Amino acid sequence: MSRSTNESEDGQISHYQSDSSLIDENNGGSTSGGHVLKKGPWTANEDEILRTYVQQHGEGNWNAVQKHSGLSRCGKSCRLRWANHLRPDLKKGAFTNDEEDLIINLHAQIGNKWARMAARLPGRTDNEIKNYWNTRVKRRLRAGLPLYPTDLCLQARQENQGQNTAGINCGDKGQSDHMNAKNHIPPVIFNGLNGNPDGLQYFSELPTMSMNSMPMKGIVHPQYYSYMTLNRKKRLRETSDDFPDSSGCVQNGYPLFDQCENVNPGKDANPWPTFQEDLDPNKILLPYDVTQGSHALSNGNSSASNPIYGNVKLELPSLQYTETDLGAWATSAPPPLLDSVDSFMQSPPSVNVFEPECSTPHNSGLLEDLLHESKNLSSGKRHLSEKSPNSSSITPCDVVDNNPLNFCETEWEDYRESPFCHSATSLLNEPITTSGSSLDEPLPLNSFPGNTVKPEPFDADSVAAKEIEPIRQINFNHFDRPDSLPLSDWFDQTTGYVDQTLVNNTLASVLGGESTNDYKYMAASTASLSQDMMGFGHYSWNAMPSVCQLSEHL
DNA sequence: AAACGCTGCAACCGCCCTTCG
DNA sequence: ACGAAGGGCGGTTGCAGCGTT
Repeated sequence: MSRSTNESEDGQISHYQSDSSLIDENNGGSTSGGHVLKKGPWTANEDEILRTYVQQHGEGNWNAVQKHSGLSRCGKSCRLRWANHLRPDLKKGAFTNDEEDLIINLHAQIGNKWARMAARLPGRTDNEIKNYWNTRVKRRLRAGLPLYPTDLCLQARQENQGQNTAGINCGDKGQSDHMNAKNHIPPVIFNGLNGNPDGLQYFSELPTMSMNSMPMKGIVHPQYYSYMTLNRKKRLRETSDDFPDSSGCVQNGYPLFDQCENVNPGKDANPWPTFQEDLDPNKILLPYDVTQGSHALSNGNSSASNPIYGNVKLELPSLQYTETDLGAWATSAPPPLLDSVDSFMQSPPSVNVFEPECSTPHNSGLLEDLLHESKNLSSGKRHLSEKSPNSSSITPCDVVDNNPLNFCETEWEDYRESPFCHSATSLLNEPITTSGSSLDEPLPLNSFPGNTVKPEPFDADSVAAKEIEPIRQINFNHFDRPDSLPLSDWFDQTTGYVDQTLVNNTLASVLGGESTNDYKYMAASTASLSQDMMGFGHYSWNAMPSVCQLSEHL
């Protein structure tokens, strides 16, 4: 960043600085004991006063600064100024690759604990890290890339297996010296919220409209948590523990890697909390404010007909909306909600989280990996395109069978080296067709809002260990079915949930009459279904095909 | 070349929580 | 128990740089 700052190391010349007065009437300010406390940018003079004061009196007792130094700033402002700008040990400049990696790792471990991250990054402030992360989130969401490198996911998994915990500890054990046994990343999964009200934190982060009109069950991937938290009068606070307890529920919005595991079936007859009964009024969010957002993120790429809601300043990725619009939904009477939610969540987390990028030589977190991953994605699309030049007419059954155009199987072969990393989710990143616009294509089943699909227990660990070899992958394309139902019919009008029977029947249909009981379909697939049924995953973000990977039922 | 819009970033603000006296 | 101070974090704002028109 070449932008000049008002704490430029030597000159202390602020581009905000307008004069030497300590009180800028234009900046407004509060009063303290009849004293007008200045707000706004700090001037070089103020910095110098504060610096001198700290040198003489040390840090702390910030409210005394005003008394002793005449600085017309509140104590907190002084503290922040010192901590974020004036501290002599602050490191300036861009984050190094190591720092970026560390941030990613740390965020994977502890979520939005900026201060704790800063403690691990000497010379860096929490605010700096937060800004970096938010920028990263913004970039990667825009690019349709996962926030976390898949290698991190795999690493976490490996370590996780060794620890016999459901949580995740994404490498860098040395970083975890402060983390005791409870400090494991929650094994969050879509139904990992089983019966634990804490899990509802995520739900509570969701827009009111969504909660009111749509069943949302373990959908919001904490990967996006920091970015999709909503404006609210009363921010939810974390529970006392930094990490969830062994119940495996989400707390604190920690990132989830193990979406495919810890399905944790049977823990509760109905582990999927219902919003109707679980909503905490205190947690209900204000409806999104369309006008919010400081930056004009709703640029031309955004669907003008789909306002940006709330603070979720997501941009539609270039690979979306460029060729089609949400009119695709018109073919199936989309729930009105979706129009509102699509801006909320553009990318199906489960997809992204497992997006293959293991080959990324180095994930710097930003531009380089964006380029790299975009390249991978595009190459993957080309790969697919070459294989199925006319796949738009392929029916699900076509795909199921040993059709040469069955990209699923082919892709599976390609990624066989890492079944977990490249299982359903990797495929989900590949377009099901080659039209170049997923939204041109019939919407996949797993793009529908709602979620009651409760997959069979899926042992992702086993799959990861190749104990289960997925034997089938099917496209699960609702619209290709002659008896396709209106979108609304996928929902049980009573419960508002997706009709599990329909899902299974469709699956069975695709399987040609085979019993779905013969298979486990991967949780990831269902997870995607879940997410998209929430409306957050967006319909075809990332040109996501509907793929169910089937493995032999154990 | 100028205008415009978008993006990234730095920095501040406000709310809330925790700690401490 | 209460209030003040400190601290954490999400949200917001404003500017510079850059690309596009």
